[in-house]
Amino acid sequence: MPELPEVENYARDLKPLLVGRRIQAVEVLWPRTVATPSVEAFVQGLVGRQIVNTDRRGKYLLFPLDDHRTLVVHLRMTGQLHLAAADAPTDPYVRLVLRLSDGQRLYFRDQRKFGRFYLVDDPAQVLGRLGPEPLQDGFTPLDLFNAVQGRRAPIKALLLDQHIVAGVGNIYADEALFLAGIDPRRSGGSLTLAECSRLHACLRRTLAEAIREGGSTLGGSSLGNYQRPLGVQGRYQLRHRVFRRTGQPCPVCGTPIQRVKVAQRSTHFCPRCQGHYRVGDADEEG
DNA sequence: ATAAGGCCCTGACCGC
DNA sequence: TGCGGTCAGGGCCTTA
Repeated sequence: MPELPEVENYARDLKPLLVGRRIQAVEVLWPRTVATPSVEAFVQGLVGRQIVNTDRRGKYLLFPLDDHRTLVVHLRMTGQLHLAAADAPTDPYVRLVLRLSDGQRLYFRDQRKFGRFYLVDDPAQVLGRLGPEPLQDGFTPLDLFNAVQGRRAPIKALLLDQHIVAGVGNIYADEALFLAGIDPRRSGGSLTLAECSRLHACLRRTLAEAIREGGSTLGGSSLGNYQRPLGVQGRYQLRHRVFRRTGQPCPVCGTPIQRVKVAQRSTHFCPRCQGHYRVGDADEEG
């Protein structure tokens, strides 16, 4: 499932492959992939346009065009973008194809059909009230503290809330909470400023490491798993400390990793390292 | 405003 | 072998 690091890798990898290319034709194989405008207007709006940049905001990919409109893409759970020659073998999971001026095609594969494309005048139409970018200077420990103050929802759920911070999904929420030594089930409002500072630092560290490692590819190369545009897999899954490591020893203390449900999401944590109390914290919860 | 639950989707997996 | 039920979950929508 592509989160911030995977989407960032897409934006970086696609830049030299797409910038300057013109879209010659668009094939929409699963109409609901196009969120806005209508499929007809989407195709007409893209044909003939040149892609002038590739960017990312949260988990959204942004492709600014030469007419100052923007193609926005969200991969959701199983969406993949890959670039291949026109004669690539047919694939039943391809939902949308951009034919490019250099003869290459950008294929959007999406097993579960959750991914969405938007063609808009202003990306803000799609991005709405997305929270701050976690790796940018504008996002401070105090911002995180203020955002979770007074909230009863578990801190894990708040990290997944894109209004609080943009781009964090299930993998990196679990990994960051582990590094910060915070129990994912604790209410946001129970976190001290010191804990929020630690979480802020650990979140950044996790995301930056994952970007460097090319993101996380779960379950090998099988259907619907993240791959980079030329088919390369990520490496960060090899560094996961808790995510999908239920029953395996904690890399710090050896205690078996536990799996629980938090906010309807499977959640992995070390019951010892992420206990309710840590020296130095004025923890309000029992 | 917040929190919780349903919905969209399909393939893998489990138990009988 | 076959089949029904369950799970996975991001974002958006509805409900309290």
